[in-house]
Amino acid sequence: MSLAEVVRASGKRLTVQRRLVLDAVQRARHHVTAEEIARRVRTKYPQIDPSTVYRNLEALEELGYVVHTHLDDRVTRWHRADTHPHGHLVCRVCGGETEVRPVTLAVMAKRIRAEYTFEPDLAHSAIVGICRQCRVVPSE
Amino acid sequence: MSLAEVVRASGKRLTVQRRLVLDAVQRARHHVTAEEIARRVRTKYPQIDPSTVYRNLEALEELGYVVHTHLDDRVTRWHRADTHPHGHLVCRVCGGETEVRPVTLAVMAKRIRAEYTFEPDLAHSAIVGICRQCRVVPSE
DNA sequence: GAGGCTATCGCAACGCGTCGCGATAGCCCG
DNA sequence: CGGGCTATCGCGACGCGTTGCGATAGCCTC
Repeated sequence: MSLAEVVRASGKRLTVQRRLVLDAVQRARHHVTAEEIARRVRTKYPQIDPSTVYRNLEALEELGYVVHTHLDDRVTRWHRADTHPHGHLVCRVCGGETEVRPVTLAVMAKRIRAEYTFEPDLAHSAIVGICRQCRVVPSE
Repeated sequence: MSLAEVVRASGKRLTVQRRLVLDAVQRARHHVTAEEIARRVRTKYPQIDPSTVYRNLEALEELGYVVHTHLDDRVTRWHRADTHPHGHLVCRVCGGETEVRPVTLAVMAKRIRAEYTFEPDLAHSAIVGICRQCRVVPSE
């Protein structure tokens, strides 16, 4: 099904703004913030309102085109849904980010599924903690 | 060391507001929001400002007295640091919460440690996903 | 107990994100 | 193609949380 068909089949509408928001997410290299998306869209459609961006991201997520994740405690980040799934380790000291291979997530997910009959989305939120470099406290 | 000693040893000060914020978190049954803490404090100290509550929660977390976690995507929740550590499963459909036993977290943490030399805090953010009840889509 | 240093306070403003509202514009049907 | 239904839009207001600033008050020293 084409984008137009998927959108209409869900009872939603394919507006100019919606098309531009999706386009901005798909063109982005990695996880982008809503503000970055808004800036991109504004180059072609200057009058777009931030709330419109948020509402469209939400709608596009419902339709399965985009996904949001939480890396640090602050800003929400968005990316296209058709990339390979992976998790994130974020160091609470230095802020460094490391990708977690899908295999690792799969093993962890299996355990949660077996023990709690719960299907986890381990890529949704980053796992915070302390990285190798920050682990040993340097003596002053 | 007493609270007063710990606070002063860190170069911080033990203000009335700080004492009341800590007291509110310690008296709370479970995970409470900053707003709930503010309301509690206000019964004894009506003029306290929300920003003072946030800054004190941050200071008390640095000192190891309180901890914050993220259950849903929205509000931050706080609890005393000396409770038994556990994780949370949150269903993205019904919002239901389930506790994750420390053993499960420990096994998952061990894997992350071994593979990435990263010390994860798996209790910091809830694991979102889909619970048993919401898993099967009812045929309409 | 008084004086001085400065952490902390209350306040105001801001940032990210959500929500309610009247106006606009997709989409469907004849 | 024109008319009607209503999803979506832009706008303004709000909520949670952070930040900068001048005033206040812990804490230390004498």
